[in-house]
Amino acid sequence: MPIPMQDISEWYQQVVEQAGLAEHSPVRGAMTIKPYGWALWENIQRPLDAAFKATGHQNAYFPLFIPLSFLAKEAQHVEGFAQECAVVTHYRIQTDPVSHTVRPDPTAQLEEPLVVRPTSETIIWNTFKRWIQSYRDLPLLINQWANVVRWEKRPRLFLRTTEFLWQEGHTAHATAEEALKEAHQMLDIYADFVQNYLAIPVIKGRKTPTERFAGAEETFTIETLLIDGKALQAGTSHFLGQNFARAFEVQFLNERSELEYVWATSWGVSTRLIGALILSHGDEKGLVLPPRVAPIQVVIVPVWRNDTEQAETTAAAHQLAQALQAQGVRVKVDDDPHHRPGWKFNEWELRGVPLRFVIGPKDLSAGTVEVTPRHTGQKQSVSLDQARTSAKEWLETIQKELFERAKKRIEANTHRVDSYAEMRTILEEKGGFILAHWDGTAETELAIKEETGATIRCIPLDAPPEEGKCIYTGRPSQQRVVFAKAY
RNA sequence: CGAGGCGUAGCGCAGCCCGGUAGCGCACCUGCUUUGGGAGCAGGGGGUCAGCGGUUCAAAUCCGCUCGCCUCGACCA
Repeated sequence: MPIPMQDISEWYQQVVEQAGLAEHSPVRGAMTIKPYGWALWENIQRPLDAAFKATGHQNAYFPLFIPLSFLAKEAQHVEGFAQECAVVTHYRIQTDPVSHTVRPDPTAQLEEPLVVRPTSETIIWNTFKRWIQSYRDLPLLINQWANVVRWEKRPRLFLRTTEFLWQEGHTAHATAEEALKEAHQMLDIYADFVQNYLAIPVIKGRKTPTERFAGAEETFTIETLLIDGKALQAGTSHFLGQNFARAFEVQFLNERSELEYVWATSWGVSTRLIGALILSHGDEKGLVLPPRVAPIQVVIVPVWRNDTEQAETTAAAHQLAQALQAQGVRVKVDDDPHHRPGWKFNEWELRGVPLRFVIGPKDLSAGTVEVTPRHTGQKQSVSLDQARTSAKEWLETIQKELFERAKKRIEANTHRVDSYAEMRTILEEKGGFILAHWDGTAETELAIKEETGATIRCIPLDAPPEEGKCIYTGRPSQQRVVFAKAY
């Protein structure tokens, strides 16, 4: 497997496939998520779902198919998604009598074509219209876990697939202030989750008008930097204003019996997070998973030379596993007799298991266990007792160290730049985040994009104001923004 | 959608130029020996050579078309 920096694309694909996360399906851009990848997704879903519910949101499910006319109701929205919609036009197939191939039955054409949802704002707001009458129905806080389809030009496993899994939250509020607060709250939930569970540092920010979600008044984002120096949007939260309420005529009576349009938000994270995970922590040996989301947190490998030793070390491994399991640790004993220890070490390293315990004949007689964290590879011999009592603590340490390591990497690749020439050099040579002044115009943004390939990833929320001159035009600027080449 | 590369066993590839019995490595199955960093030996199974059409006595190989995949761009969670 190549070293990540040399050929990231090749390395990435190999990790995804060989670690057993996912594989290509016969349909371009559509992937099969394998059990190990799915387990990872479940571990991402669980804490997020809990966080949504803890803040008063309820799960529901809306249909996959959206009448074509719905998309057209919000002008910017349809414009934004028109280029990448899958459309269902027929409801029956038939065998051609001449060629014997199966084809859509031309006599079974739908009256109105159905769009396979690229996102669900339209179908949901069509529904919210009936759910909302009074200020007492507000706020309406709904989330759904679903698949969506966007016919992307250039798919990439997890990072950009034609069909992908996500959650999309859709909320309705009585006031703009409340909706805006909701959008911020959800961005914070995403940032906390990504940093605390995936151990991926992010920058919270606003998108520029050019990069905004189609139909939003304000788009918030969490941006991270991957090991190849490219940026990735890891999650978004939109303040939709009254755009969808007006498009779908969703009004409520306020306390003074006046009719008002509701204020909306939508927010989502997707299976792209798995791509972010791989490209944040991976190394030349493969995947490196943070303990909190790793499907297997500890793998125990017994080693033996004969039948007696096999029985003894395997028994000891299972005994230790049970003790760990009782503490809530996700543990696996690899006692497969068909593979030798070296094979297993490589295999579990490739799959990113955070902690490996080895119990061999020498350990058995000494009462020890060999402990190796995946991210450092440093072997250490500890007492069996310590392995039992300290495993959870070690996992927490690994979780923190992975975050710190990623943070250092991103800091080392974040550059405060005041000259356009320097910015171009950095972008060409190594990539990374560029913190630079911008005059706030779309023209400048576009010119820089065309000349360098870099876009404004976000206008950071927590950056202090700073007087400066636009890196491109020299016009005055109040704050640095984050430029980078992105996925 | 533009430019380049590639489709041969589950995976990775050779064979194609110069048409004539479809091969190698890994994986898989059986047996024996092994087991602290991807084991060894012996035996074995597995293929509409991406698809369609053409040239030919004969096509993985030559010609045409179609489809798919990968990389780089423009578009995007």
